[in-house]
Amino acid sequence: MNYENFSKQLKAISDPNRLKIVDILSCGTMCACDILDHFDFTQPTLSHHMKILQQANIVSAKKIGKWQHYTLKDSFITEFNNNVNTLFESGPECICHCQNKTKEN
Amino acid sequence: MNYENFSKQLKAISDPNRLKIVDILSCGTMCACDILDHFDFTQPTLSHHMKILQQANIVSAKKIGKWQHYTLKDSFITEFNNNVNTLFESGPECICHCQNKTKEN
DNA sequence: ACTTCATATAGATATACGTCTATGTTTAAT
DNA sequence: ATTAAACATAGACGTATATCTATATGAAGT
Repeated sequence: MNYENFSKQLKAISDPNRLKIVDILSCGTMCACDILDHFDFTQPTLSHHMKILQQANIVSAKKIGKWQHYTLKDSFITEFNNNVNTLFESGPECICHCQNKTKEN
Repeated sequence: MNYENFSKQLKAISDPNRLKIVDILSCGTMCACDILDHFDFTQPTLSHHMKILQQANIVSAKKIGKWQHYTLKDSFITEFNNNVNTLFESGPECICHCQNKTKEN
């Protein structure tokens, strides 16, 4: 597994506010001003967070008139779930080759 | 869902090196010196990373003789998977109440 | 054309983070 | 007792991050 890639996804959603944004967008597309209603920080701060989520390929944006519509990408959900599964399972491709070695013996 | 709690788990594993440590420990218990073999950084740096993983309730430690044995906690895996599922599903308890509202209409 | 609304960008600032060297602590072996 | 091995702690340093204020951009309405 690619630690750098997965790390970037994790870093992007590890901020509590961006985590909340992802949770909000999991219900469907929403524009910036509606997302902002759920927070206390300023509009430039939201803009900054949305840019990070886009750069991490977590969210896509589509401008309609004055509004930016943000959508949680299905490809991200799929890829993220795959990464989580790979991380926790000790398959044959695992980094430690499942030797379960310790220094007890 | 508790964003602060989930955020702390995510932050703890969002560093690529700690992500690799979790991957290594997903195969079973291992002592610090064996984990260190997989990395280029120094022993104090590993000690620092292990402390963060313990404080986030991701890894448990048990000292046997001179060796610290680290184990990936089952409770973490369970809780983490639950958080991921809750995050991506748009259930009735969702923050946006699934109104799927936009300003298009 | 002018104004207003929605959003983005620039720059500043304070805090958090990852890593290092140096040193301390604890256990085991000689 | 002394030494060595495994690990932890302290402090320093550079970089990244989250937030703010001020300002720019771009689209829509009057």
